[in-house]
Amino acid sequence: MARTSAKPGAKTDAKTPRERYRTQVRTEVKERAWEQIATAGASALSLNAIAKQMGMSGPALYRYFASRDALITELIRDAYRSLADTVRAAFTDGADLAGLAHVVRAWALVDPQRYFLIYGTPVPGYHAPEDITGISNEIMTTLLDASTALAPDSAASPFAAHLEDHRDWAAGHPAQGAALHRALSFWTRMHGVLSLELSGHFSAMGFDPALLFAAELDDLLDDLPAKP
Amino acid sequence: MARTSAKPGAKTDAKTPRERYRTQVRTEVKERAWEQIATAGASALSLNAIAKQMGMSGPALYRYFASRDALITELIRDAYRSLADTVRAAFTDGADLAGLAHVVRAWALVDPQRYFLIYGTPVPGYHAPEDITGISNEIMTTLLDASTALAPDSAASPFAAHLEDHRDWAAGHPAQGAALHRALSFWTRMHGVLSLELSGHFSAMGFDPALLFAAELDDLLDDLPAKP
DNA sequence: TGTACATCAGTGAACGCGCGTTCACTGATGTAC
DNA sequence: TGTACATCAGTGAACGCGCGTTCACTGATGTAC
Repeated sequence: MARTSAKPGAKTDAKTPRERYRTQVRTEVKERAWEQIATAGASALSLNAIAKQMGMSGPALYRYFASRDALITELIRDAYRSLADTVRAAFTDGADLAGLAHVVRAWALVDPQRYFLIYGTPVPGYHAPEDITGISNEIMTTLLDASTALAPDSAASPFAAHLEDHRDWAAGHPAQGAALHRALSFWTRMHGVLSLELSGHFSAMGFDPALLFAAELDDLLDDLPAKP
Repeated sequence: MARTSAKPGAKTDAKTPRERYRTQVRTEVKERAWEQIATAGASALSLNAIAKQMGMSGPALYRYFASRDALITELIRDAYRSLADTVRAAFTDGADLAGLAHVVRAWALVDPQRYFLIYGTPVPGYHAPEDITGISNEIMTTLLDASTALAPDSAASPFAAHLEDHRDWAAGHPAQGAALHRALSFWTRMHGVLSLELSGHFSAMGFDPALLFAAELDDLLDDLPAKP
């Protein structure tokens, strides 16, 4: 049972205790970071506060993250990754657009500030690294897959025609205009309800946000021909 | 042409030079604040920085605003006020729902961060003062007016029925279920598109956000019986 | 119109705070022979 | 198995910064008689 000694630079599945410890600390830092964000918002995130919470000194965290910005960027990436995996898994399990909608809503309700880290108020001047754009594309692809699976091209709207000519964002996906349109409507309608709900704008209004969410979705799907 | 000497506490339209100066400085502080918010986001707003920009010392601003939070709250109130006045004026001028939509979009595009100050990522724990809730109700009332003016009750959705029973937020407005539903859909759809557009999520996608906005609106209005 | 007083704008010094980040150093853990 | 060295985690002191806010004070502006 001798452990294979990992040469430096060699990629092995077997992790040394030190590597294990490293990822463990990094994970805990992120967990604390999410707690802070949930409590006081992303702009209040502080490395020193996290360190204190973990019982270590501030500079120690620089062994694990290059800077505060690097940590935040990684949190954003993780959030995207989690959402992309969630919708992809649901689609693979046979969910249709309506199924995806409820999966997304559940994902957002677990941690509203995580949702806002992706889709909330942008910080002027901040640009996400390219790999994050890639994950964002994965999400779009799943939406397009589900939109395409739902029904063949129906009466194309003028906007669908416009999308046929401006489909770079679809990253080579073969969806037709109507499906492109449907995916975008799906995205913006979900976001419209979810964002206002999570912001608390509905909380004093008395109606059930879940029903509004469902109604917006129904209206999107009702226009479609029935599934074969 | 003797100026009426204003007794302390008496409410007069004639403003003393000092009062004029006060409101002038307060206005300039707010303008600088908006510039800062547009440049670096609301969380970066700093009283000291504003003072420096105006060529005065930091503590001087405390003659005009009780605290940083007081200033921000006033900016939020002004933003709501401006939006409420804008939609109300448009409706009074004869705009229908579609007209309101374009007015709101134009208002948001002028200063995206102002829009986000109202509808963006909430700061956990912050609660707006009551008078702001009132202005928010004004906006909702105008939306309901426009929704009601559009058409009489059409085939009521299940959600419309739910709203008939949960209409406290309508603040006594006599709108029927279908109109209540329409107003909410209008709000959330507009917000869905606008919010993602202003966040820059569409900017690398290639299509025209204005067309998506219009398409979302059209789909909402197409289901309605034609105007008499 | 002139003088005495009250009001108010603005200053500069100061307090206390927490932040991100760097640096030289200690001590523990792992690696090579 | 034992020793010599390299790697790495974590510390404490320090730097420089900007923040919100308070306070005692000066000087200008307005008010009352």
